[in-house]
Amino acid sequence: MAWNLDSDRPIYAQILERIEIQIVSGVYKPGEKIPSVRELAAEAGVNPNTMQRALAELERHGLVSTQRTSGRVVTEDMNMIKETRNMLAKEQIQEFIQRMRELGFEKEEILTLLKSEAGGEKNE
Amino acid sequence: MAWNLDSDRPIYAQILERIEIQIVSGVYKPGEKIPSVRELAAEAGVNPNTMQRALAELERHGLVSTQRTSGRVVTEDMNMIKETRNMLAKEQIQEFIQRMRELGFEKEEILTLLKSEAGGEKNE
DNA sequence: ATTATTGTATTATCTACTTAATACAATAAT
DNA sequence: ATTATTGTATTAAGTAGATAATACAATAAT
Repeated sequence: MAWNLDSDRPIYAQILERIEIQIVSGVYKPGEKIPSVRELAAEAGVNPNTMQRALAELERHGLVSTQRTSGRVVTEDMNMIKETRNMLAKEQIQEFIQRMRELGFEKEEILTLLKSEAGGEKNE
Repeated sequence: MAWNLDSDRPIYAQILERIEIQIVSGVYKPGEKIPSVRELAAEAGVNPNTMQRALAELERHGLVSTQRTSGRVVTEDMNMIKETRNMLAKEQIQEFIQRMRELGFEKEEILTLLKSEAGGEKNE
């Protein structure tokens, strides 16, 4: 799977966000071990230091923990995972509405546009 | 009005986007003169070089043009303005749907969430 | 004619991010 | 016991963005 990293924002931040999404959407399950720093760095095509930074931050968020030499595992706190998912969704919704308002669109208009656009794309 | 610049993305890019939005949403009208580089830089609290870069890029997009010493004016091509607005809106919609899908939300769910969130905030 | 304002260019410095190349301690695997 | 893998730390170098301090040419305003 492509990592789709761009140069608009710091790479470590994009990686952090991506793995966070993979956890809350179930790609990495509660209690599951995630690949090593070196492995993920190779997969993403970034320097191990950059991946280490992203994972260390992710750990600060509480979604993963580390056992020194055995690697990192996803938290088993399913409630935290669920809450994180809801929080991320809420952020997306708020930001989307605000940006559309800045462009001069009203509530109903936004809903109408969404309805007509939501059916068009599947996976590309 | 606050410029709300953060350190997540390059400042010049945020400024570029902001002024673009101001043009397509009618804050700056077709043919209207926009403030000088130094003026805008002071207002935004950034270095004139940074503002110059943002405006030069904006000019590349075609939304403003410059007459050497009299300053910059917004294009009078209302069609271009309208099309830019639609393009920006479409981008927002596509990105929003994609991100919500990555979080594991389905079409109907997204619409439902939007409906319940869209009434909650006005201007804060 | 003089002055002020315009966009623009230049050079230097600072900071954050990224890569590179190692190294080390802890421990799981053998 | 030895080896390989783990997260982690360190030092150096490169790059992009932002600021600072000027400077200049063109022209609108006086």
